[in-house]
Amino acid sequence: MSEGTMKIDEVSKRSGLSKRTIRYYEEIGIIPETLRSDGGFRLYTIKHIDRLKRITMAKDVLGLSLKELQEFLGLEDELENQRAEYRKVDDPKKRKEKLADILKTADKQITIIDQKIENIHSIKADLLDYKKRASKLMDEITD
Amino acid sequence: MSEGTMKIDEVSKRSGLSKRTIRYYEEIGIIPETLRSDGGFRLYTIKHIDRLKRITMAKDVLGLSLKELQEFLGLEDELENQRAEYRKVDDPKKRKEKLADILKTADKQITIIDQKIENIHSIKADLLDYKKRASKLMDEITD
DNA sequence: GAATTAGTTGACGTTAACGTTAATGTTAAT
DNA sequence: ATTAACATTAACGTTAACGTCAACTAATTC
Repeated sequence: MSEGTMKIDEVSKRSGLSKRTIRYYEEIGIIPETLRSDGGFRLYTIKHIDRLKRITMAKDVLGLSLKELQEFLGLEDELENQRAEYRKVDDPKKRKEKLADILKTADKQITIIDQKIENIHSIKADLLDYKKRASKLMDEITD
Repeated sequence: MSEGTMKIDEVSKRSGLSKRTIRYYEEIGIIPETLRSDGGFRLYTIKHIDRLKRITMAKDVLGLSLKELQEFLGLEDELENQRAEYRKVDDPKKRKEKLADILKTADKQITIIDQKIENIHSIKADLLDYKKRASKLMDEITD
């Protein structure tokens, strides 16, 4: 077994996702295909776990479908693609366009997130109000 | 038609939910059964629209299933139950218990929400980081 | 009062996001 | 070299949250 790699069972335990879910995410392209052992076992690194955790968090917090998550996660991948080796290959114009695109997408996402933050605070305000009202009602009892 | 009431089509338009969805929410108890016209048409008030909008927001922002939403919405209902007429009916001890329960539930929800707020900010931070990196890459091009 | 238009229930259809099982192959440990 | 423990694909099952008819009734408009 190569150094620093693990099989799906450990990834499952460490990420909190079921093995089925991990394979499913690969199947629909949310995580890239991994390396395989000679026998065909999927081999993962710590980076995979990291990604899975972030996926779970984003899904949970943003309430996104996996399809919507793709776009979100795509940003990360695109940025990765713009590194090192790629820098010299592509022509500057195309690269600039792509980066502008990344910026635009990021801005779009940030706008959506800001909206959600606003909404979530309004929901919290409601809860705090409930508490206040409940407290007041309690006080009235001991009259 | 009674004053200030509307039929499902208008509610659908004003809430942004489909008629099917509105009936479905009633079916599974997310909204209470409404008054009916003599012929059996559902009659809604502005309060229903308000509730539906808040349901949509909470669902959207918190990423809750409808079942999970029930508990959340239950708070509102319980509090409503603790008003006016009910105050004299129930005995103080029971009422106090119930109110304490409401407070406890509210606190629980607030904790969850705070956690989500934290996570969502961390996601936003990631996005801002992507932007920074993309900007930097762009600057490097015009060298 | 006839024809639209909008509402009702009932039931079956759909999609996403996995769970579960079966048949089969791989690794690790004895 | 066997076994036990874990992996793979394939395929069918499940659940939530609706969409979409169909058959029928009520309300509105001309």
